[in-house]
Amino acid sequence: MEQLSKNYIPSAVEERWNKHWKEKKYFNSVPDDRQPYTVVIPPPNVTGVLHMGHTLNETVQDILVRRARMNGYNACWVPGSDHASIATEAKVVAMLRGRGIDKNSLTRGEFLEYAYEWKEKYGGIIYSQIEKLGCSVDWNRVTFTMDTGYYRAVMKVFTDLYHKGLIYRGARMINWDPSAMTALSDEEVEYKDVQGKLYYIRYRITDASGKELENPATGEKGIVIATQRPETIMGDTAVCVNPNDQRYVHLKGARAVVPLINRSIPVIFDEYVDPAFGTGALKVTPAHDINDYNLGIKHHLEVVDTLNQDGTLSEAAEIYIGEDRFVARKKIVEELAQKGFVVKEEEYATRLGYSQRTGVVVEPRISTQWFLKMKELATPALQAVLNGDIKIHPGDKFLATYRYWLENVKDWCISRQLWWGQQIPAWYDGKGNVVVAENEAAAKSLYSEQYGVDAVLTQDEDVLDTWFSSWLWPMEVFKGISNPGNDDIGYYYPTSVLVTGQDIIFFWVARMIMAGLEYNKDKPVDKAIPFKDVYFTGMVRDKQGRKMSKQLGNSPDLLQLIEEFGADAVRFGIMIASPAGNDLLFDNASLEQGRHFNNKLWNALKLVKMWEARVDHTIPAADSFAPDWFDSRLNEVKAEIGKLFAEFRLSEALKTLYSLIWDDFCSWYLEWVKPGFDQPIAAEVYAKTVSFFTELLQLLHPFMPFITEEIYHRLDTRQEDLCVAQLKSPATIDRDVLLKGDLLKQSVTALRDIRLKNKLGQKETLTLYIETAKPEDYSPVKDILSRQINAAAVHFGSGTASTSIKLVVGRDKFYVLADVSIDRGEQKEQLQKDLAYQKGFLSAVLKKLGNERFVQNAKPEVVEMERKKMTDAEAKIRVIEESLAQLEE
RNA sequence: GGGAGCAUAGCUCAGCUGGUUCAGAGCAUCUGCCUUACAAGCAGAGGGUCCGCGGUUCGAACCCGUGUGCUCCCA
Repeated sequence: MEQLSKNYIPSAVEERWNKHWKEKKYFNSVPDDRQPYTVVIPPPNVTGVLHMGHTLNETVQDILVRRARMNGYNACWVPGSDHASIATEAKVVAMLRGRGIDKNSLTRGEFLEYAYEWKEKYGGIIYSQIEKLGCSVDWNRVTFTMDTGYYRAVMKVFTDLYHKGLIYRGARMINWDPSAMTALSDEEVEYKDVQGKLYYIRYRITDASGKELENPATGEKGIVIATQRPETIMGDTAVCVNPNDQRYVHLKGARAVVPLINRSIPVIFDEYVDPAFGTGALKVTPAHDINDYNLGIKHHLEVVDTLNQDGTLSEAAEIYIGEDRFVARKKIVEELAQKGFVVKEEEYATRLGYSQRTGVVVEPRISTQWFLKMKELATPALQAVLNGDIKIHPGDKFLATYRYWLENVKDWCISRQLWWGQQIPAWYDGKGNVVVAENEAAAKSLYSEQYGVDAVLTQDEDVLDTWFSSWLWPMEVFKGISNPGNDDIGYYYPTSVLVTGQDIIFFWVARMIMAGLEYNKDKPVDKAIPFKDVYFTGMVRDKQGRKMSKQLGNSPDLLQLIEEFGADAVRFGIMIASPAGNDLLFDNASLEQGRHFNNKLWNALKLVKMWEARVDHTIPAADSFAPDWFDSRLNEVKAEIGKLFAEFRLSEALKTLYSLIWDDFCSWYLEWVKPGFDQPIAAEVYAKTVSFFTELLQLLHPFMPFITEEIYHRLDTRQEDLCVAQLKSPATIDRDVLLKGDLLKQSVTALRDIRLKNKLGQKETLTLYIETAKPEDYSPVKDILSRQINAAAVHFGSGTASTSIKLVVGRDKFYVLADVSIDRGEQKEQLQKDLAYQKGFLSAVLKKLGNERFVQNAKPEVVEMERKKMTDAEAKIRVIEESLAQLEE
């Protein structure tokens, strides 16, 4: 027999099984007559490596997929990655800068070559991490959101939505990222509280002819406005006050003069202005503030855009041209102060929008962009969730959030001023005409059809928002858009469950539902939705509850963890600490727990293998109690786990299984069937033990695939591999055997306690007398009990000798005879403690039963239960009191 | 400013329909063991104002109200 190593060594095992599973093509799925179980991976960005959040997500998915595969489903898990246009382009630009290459010196094509080089490298890293973690994905189906076919699908959808009138192009106030120099969607802006400054600046006031005006009531000259952004004053095109504000009634028809550049602008009146805020006078800068923009439209104001794309001041600003917006702010404040325009400055708590991708302060900017109308798509997407066609887990915690967003959704800005992404399929003729078609040829023919002439057409320079491709993910990984009606999409769609982070509920989840419903309109809702269940995992934080981030350096490296602990331990550690839907505090301690669990399993294998040589077919399995008990216990837990899986309570399922294996199987069952030193083991008992162990490995496999597969093969000769072995459904449970097992455990524990407290060593034997009304509860376990407590003999009846140690187990009295001087004081104390507890308990029960209203109102079974509690407690008290009395003798 | 969630042992969390599977688990702590699978282990034990206050109820960790403290989302 091969010598088994002292401890389990994961590295030796994991690579071997990954290779074997791949060769056997277990995880490659093709449609057949089984029920499908489909999962599409939330495609990680090709910007870097997997972090702990991905690890949790991927582990959850693999657990669901592996279990489905073992439950008779045709499981298909599609891997892939996302091109992440802004994030990746930023990284590629930085990489090029590092090599001394300026993006602007490259053609679009040259740049894309570099970008694809990047994608190959980091996509490869991500895929190898997914594999190392043991994810049972179908590598034949790996998909990238910029694959040729996928690209075509995006073109098709854009064109379709355009012709349906859902996509339009127009100048709007959008969120501008001056670092990436692109538009962003509302969702890509993160707001943060910051301490800003409010500057009070006096503008001169004149009448229409240019003559300086003063306030007839106070004699005050000019008007003071409050602003957080003095660098935008050059873009001011009006000053606005509330028409009801008595301080400013004299300003009808007046004009204000913008300091430093001396531009004359009108004073306008609008109730939008809050007289209580600042000075009640507002500078209106339509190009740089969304509210001012709306005000500008209402009052037909000129728009002066004083900023360039990169956040520097433009020529329209007239001064400080080319200076960065924040540098310009400082200089302008200085100049204003110097020239006496600044009345005062005050600290001001405000909120600023930051780009989620580059971290810079977002600039509201008017810009011509492409938008997708959302209202029409949002309504059915909301209904699908409200009607329960799609269930959000856990427990609808995010339903309110989902609902609020969809009910208040704004049009989606889908164009980005980047190169990395799907280029917008719109072509222009130079005269302002535009045609939208899936490709250039189609555009040309559409143009000539529409305008009756040919023209030189140039394609829109911009690309689409990444989410405009990933919202098609559950369909297009099966070519459902580019080749609708194909066998795969018909079989695998809708997918079974989506596992993702709650942070992308709007970006991705809601939009996938919209796309699914829009492109499966011919089907009933339950076939049109992209998934039936959505399972949101929490965020992975560090031990102290902080978000994992690169700056803090508190995000561990996945490959390093796998190397140190093994993939199974990493999976175990992250799952055991992962309450459904809540954030989890990641700590290496739980990985250590996983590693210990590995060793426990490994050592159980060693023990059972030691017995293999001692199997004896001639001896009968005299005692079937232990196997009977474990059989029932196993089936009890199997049913429990099934229930937990149905509720997506995976962490609890793992805990339950962990305790079944460690406590019930290793600590109790194996000890109960363990043969004596050099003794044989009955063939039947051995066979059952191997079969139990096998089932345990099977149940655990989805959580810890490598070690379970390894032990499965070492335990016995196998025809098949564990990862495809089918789970047996729970069998019937013998409640009586389970109760007897509990009593046995309780008895053993009580006697171990007695040994410890009386300083009675393990090797010294004792004699036990059990005084019970129901000896039949003990007779089947008498031998096991005797062995576990190292008894010379176990008798029924009383052993009232004064030297006996008295204890109470359940409703029975135990007497222990042993060669030690007993500590009566300690015994008495323990018994009295028990007595006090039981008496307190009884009095609570009696109080209830004595309450007429309780007996009348409570359900009969509840009252019955209380009566049983009463008799139980009374019996226990009697036994304890007797024992105490005997101690006094 | 609007909304959602959370508060239970030293720590992380279970606790479903209100009632002995109601005060639990794991980790940590303490005590005793190198017992021939496992010291990365075995055996045993201690540990709680279920955030405060009020209410509903025969009965509240659980339901309602309120206060406090945290977290997240949205504007």
